[in-house]
Amino acid sequence: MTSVWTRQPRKGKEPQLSREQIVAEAIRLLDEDGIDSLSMRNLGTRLNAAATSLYRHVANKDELIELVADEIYAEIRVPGGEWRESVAETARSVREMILRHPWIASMFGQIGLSYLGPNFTEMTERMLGVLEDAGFSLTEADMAISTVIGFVIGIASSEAAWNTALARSGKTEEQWLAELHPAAAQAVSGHPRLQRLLENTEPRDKFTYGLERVLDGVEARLGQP
Amino acid sequence: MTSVWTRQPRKGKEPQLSREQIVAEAIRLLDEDGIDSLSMRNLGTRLNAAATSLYRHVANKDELIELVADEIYAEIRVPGGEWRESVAETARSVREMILRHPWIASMFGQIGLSYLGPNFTEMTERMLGVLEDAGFSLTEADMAISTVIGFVIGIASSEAAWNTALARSGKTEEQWLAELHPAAAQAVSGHPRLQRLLENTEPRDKFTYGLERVLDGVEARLGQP
DNA sequence: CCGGTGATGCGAACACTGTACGCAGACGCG
DNA sequence: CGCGTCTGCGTACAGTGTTCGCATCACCGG
Repeated sequence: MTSVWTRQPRKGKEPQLSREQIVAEAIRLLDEDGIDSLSMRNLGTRLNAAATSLYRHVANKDELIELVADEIYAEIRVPGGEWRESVAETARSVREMILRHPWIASMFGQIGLSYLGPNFTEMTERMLGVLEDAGFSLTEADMAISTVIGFVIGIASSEAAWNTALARSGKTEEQWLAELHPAAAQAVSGHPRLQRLLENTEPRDKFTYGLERVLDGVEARLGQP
Repeated sequence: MTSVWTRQPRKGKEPQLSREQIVAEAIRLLDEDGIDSLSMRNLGTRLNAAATSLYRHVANKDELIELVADEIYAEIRVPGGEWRESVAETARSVREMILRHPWIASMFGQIGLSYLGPNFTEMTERMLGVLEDAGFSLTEADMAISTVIGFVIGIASSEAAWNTALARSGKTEEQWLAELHPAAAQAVSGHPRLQRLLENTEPRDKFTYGLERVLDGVEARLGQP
């Protein structure tokens, strides 16, 4: 089959294939080319391998996605110290992670939060510690974390989706907004408040505003049973 | 080509094809068989049509998805009246919508909130009204809505993802949990707080807990500028 | 009534996708 | 040396979104 000439040039050449390497390259591919470009053949090519070779290290594409997700969860930092600042910093960190890897937004609906991955469990454990030290019961700490993280995921996914659409369009944000303006204007016609909102161009940082509200709400529970 | 016999049996037969009909059938297909089963050929079959016929009424699959999303946004109810109860009811309504159509969770990352669809704009306009009447400025009302809706989307997507995985497994929840238990136990080993949490089986309603916290945080802003 | 026009459905085709299978070569151990 | 296990890969299959050109229809002006 394969000619004798093209035989075994790949001896110690490169690191061959390993699960870690595959996951790392998948993340690079996702960051550079977006989620639609993640195919086994594509990924294989970048690793100088055939698509089917990947299956020796990864059960299937879904498993690869779970691995990829947990891998980027490692970027989340949970500082210690005073609880409110610690949780706020974690929240910012999660948001930044999502904006750095916007394709993760498309995966939340499939994998939820991939509760069993080591990096995610590690993060949760640390946050639980911070809140318990602050005086929350364990179950309340758990619910508080879900509240904050739920908020962050919801908001940041929205931002990420916008960024992805923008990037795919290939235009600058101003250009893109300008082109969308007629459609937007027509969409809000008959909705006076949305109309006012569309015209009002003062910057609004929904994330930090919302985060403060959520933390206020959680903080109010501190005295209670 | 086509034999003379199979000619024109489709005169007044059925409503032919229309955009509304396609969208409605797509939702039915998604609810019954899940997001992986949504293919143009599949959808066409259910409408007694060929896959390619759908393209006369819908530009492409992405557009179909946007239409489908906005269509189910119509299920969200925004009651009037006292602001806090109104917003809470809207939040519950959004959550129920997501749990009724769990596949929508997989779409948020792609389409964001599909800001331009008529049903979504309608819902936003009404919520803005409720909050403005309560004394919030327009821009603050906007940010408050994003906070609440962001939270709901984040939490409910997580729930939806779990439900989808459960449904796909075809087992009962107890059975599924039992099978997962070894893996879960191993995942939390070395994490004492998660371990305690895993053993503690008292029911926790993260959604209503979190919703109250978020609303508390928003409410605290009412006196301020 | 006739001819033309625009809308609609569809079969075939193309470039891709995830993945099952079986073979070929490399490596470690007796 | 021989053997078994591991790893990469070529092939193949069923399925995907979408384009294109053709056939058919409803309608409308002359």
